[in-house]
Amino acid sequence: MREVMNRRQLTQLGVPEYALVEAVKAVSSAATTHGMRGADLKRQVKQVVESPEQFVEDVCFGALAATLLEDQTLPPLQENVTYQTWGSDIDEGAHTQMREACKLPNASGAALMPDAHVGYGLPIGGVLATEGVVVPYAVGVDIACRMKLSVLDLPLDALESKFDVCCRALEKGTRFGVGSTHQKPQQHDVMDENWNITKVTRQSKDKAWQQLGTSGSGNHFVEFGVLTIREEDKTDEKFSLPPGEYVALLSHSGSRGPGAAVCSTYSNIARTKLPKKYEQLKYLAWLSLDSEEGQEYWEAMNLMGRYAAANHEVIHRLVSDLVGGEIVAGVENHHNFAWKETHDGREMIVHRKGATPAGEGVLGVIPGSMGTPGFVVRGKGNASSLDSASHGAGRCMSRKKANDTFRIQNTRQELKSQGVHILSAGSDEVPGVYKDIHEVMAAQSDLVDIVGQFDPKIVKMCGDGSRAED
DNA sequence: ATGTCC
Repeated sequence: MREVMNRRQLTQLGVPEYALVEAVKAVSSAATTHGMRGADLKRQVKQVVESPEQFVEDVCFGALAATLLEDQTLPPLQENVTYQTWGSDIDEGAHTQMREACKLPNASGAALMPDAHVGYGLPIGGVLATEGVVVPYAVGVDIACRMKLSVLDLPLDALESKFDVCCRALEKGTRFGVGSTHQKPQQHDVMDENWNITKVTRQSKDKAWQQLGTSGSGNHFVEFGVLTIREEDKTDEKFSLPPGEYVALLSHSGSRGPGAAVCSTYSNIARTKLPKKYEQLKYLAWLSLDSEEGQEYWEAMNLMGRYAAANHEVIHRLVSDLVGGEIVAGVENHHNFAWKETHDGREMIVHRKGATPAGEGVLGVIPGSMGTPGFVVRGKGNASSLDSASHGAGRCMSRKKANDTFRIQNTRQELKSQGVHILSAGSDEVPGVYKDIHEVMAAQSDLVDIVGQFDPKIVKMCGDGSRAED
């Protein structure tokens, strides 16, 4: 059936986008019921938009009036929140997503890191501060995805003299792949916590136990490498190693299946509750921290934070035991998480989705790639970045294009001559798919100081296909 | 990134 009035005409009459569906129904109904057409119909629509309270009982325009009334009381999209960007070569899609995020009614600040690229809702490398609400997709699917570096008491030549032991430790100490589990469930205090705080965490507890100490897929890894502290690096009292070279273990993993379940559960709830007025922000749907669902998400997110930390702890315990080394120093941080912080004297929820906390004196780890260095960093507390830095080099090639362009077998040969041994990895994770980490670090020299450099030597990642290993 | 799968 031909529309009595199209969306463009209705928009010209002042109907907001979120009410267009109801408006189309209303004019169609008025045309059918009252034979209303042309100028009369336009005048009627204008009146409903101007004074919806007078039309709540109207047979044809009641639903439109109710939609307008319900959403009139809600705060408007914001136009005044802006964000600073670090680095260059950031795709326009990430900027588009960031501009949309700044429109959130409760947004209070934002920043874009130099490794930014398009994500779901908020870009990876996006920082978003809000007041009173939490945005599940501004935390991300892999809640509490994080880095952990441990310095071991092994002599530097152990990576060569005990090469086979090191390889075996990485192969046996963790598991890779979607759905991967440890054959023998591992122990950690986090499993004694109360997982009944929400339905989804209660239902995920068994899976969490099976996946404790696993690494998943994608860009996750566990690797041995050499940590170099140079004379000119900034020393830090919390990480006070004398200049020199050390054997270190670096891992990148998160909250695995349970975190993904928490994210999907609460982002779906948030989206269902989102008023039509904010339809354009559906992938950034939020939950009030005063609501039951918001509090549940907050509690579940924090449990996933402790679970992800435990996951790394188990990996490091198993791998260091297998290689026969003691952990003598370490650094770790979440880079997909939300924190309650005070900025400009106001309490805010700061979401960092692929961004490293970089408050003044805060230590963190920013990895490069399997063939390029990562860095132990110390935050400078730059207020315009909301105390944040990048969480890596940032992809510069999509996974699909990377899989069409590179073969991990070729990269393995190339890296071997550079002294890097790849046990397994996906073709979409080779160094060429990432930006130059040195340029990315240079672009954020006002956000972090470099405390040490980590050069990968033996790398274990999920192989092509991302299926769980046997 | 994940697997509670459409």
